[in-house]
Amino acid sequence: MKETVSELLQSALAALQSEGTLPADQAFTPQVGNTKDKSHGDYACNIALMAAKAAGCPPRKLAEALVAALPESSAVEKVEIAGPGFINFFMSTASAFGIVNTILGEAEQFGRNNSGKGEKVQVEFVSANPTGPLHVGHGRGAAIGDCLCRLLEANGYDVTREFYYNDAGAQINNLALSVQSRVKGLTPEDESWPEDGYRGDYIVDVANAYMAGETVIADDREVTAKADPDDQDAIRDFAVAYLRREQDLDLKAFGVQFDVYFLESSLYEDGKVEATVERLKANGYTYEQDGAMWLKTTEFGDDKDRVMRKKDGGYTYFLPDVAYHLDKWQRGFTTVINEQGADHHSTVTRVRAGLQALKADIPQGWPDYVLHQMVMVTRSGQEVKISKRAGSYVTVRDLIDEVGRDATRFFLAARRVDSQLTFDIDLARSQTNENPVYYIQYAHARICSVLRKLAAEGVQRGMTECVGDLSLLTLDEEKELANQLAKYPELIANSATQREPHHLTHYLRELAGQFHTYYNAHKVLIEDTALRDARVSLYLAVRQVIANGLDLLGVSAPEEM
RNA sequence: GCGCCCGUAGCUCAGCUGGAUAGAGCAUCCGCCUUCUAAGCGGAUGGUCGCAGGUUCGAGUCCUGCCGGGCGCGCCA
Repeated sequence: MKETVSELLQSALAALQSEGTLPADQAFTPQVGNTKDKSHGDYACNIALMAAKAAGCPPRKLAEALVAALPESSAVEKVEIAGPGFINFFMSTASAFGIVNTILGEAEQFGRNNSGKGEKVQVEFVSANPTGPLHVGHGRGAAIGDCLCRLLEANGYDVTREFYYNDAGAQINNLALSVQSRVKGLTPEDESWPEDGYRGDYIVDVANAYMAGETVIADDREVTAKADPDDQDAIRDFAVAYLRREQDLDLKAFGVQFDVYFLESSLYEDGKVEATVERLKANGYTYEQDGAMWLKTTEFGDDKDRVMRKKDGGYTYFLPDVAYHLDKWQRGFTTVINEQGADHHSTVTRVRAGLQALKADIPQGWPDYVLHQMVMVTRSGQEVKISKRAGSYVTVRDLIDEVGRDATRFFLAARRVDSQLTFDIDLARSQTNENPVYYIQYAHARICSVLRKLAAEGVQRGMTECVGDLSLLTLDEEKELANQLAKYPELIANSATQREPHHLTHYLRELAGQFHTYYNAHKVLIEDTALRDARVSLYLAVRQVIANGLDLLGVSAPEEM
């Protein structure tokens, strides 16, 4: 519909160019926008304002010329010029409802497109080290990352969900030590408790399971405990598997499934870290100073050079990170999106700089990053600090158990990634009746209920069956609903392109609101069966779009509530 | 001190890439179930878009400088 208007305008612009009103050597692309006020019609275009200068005449005058040059179209009822020179398009009622037929015809495919053409895209998200249960920040990352994946898939991309973690190194040694201390009966209050040891109770669970000789199976590993209190390697292997499994279970409960688990340690084993070092050296971007090896990241926009090999011979985290991203590139992912907490934002410049120093023909801005701001958790009006190291933090599991998966996912994906999120546990817990997700789900359930009612009256309607004469739909509410439905495909495209899943939640809230208004104002199961059938078709189209949208959010669409 | 992000109704947040009179939800107040789900609907109240300049036909949106908040500035990851 919007495309129709855009095409009409383009031909009008071309006409004005050929007759000399507009310079022929400039390109004019009309931006067709949705209107906020229906007195402004269905679509509006500001091209006359934009091009007035080039035309050398007042915007309104240019608008008049454009309108005069518009080709005839049955879809357009009337065109008005308003304000400083906006061109407002009022679409014919009949054309507005074509979308209902389209939606029911395409069903769960409606809104999807193939603009990605099967291009491989990798989204890396969550990427938590197995040192404890997932916290709320990981939850936000999981909700945003997975929704982004679903959006990209809806746009025809071939998406790989990847989880990167480390099963070696300082954090993991600390984990092993902590578990071992618990095995030996120590508590964090004891003097011999390891400095910076993990104090959380989950360490006790790991210790008990280890001593009980349990076998744990995670998505990417399986370990049977040796139950030997002195075998630190065995404790480490077991603890990693145990916590990985716990994270897997949490993610599964959250509705997130990864395709690839990538181990930082594998980069060492496969020689990829060493190869990266050699390549950086060969390219002349390294130097020795103070017993360490540095990388000249300042040559690629960083504000200071970074140590890549420490005095003790070990590498800093960022070197395997560069090796890891080279590996991603070599796996053929021309688009990679890293979804991370904004507390890691300093790595962005660094990793990109490292990749440029490799001279591997990797584009400068590669990879993409989506950084979500911090999640602040409050309980009883007090801030609960999110920190693994503190040993006390709110987990994803807590939220799922307390407010449910649907509400948690919706809530964590509903805000712009740039803005901080206050997750009030008390509010969230008491939110079961006022959470926006229920409002949307309720609209879906209501439509299903109407269908059941209809079936009880002996009228069977398929969920995607377009029956009835849509031209009988003449109410303002009906036309507005149809217009809202028609915006859905564009929303799916834009949300993916801009990597902004939160638009989806707002769209669905709006659609559900319009539906509830319509539902309350006008009965659908009426004696006039022709009108009834047409209205049910509109209902079904609304249901379909809500179902499709909720699916992209990873939220269920219940048939009754 | 430097870098990134944020500042919009009492609270939580949108604002479609610069458009028309700045919008929702919660909260508060007033109404609506003789039957399709009241987890709903209608109405009212509520604004110096942090402040000050600038850019232009037009700024919540872009630029500069302040103020306030968060995060990061490690040979930790």
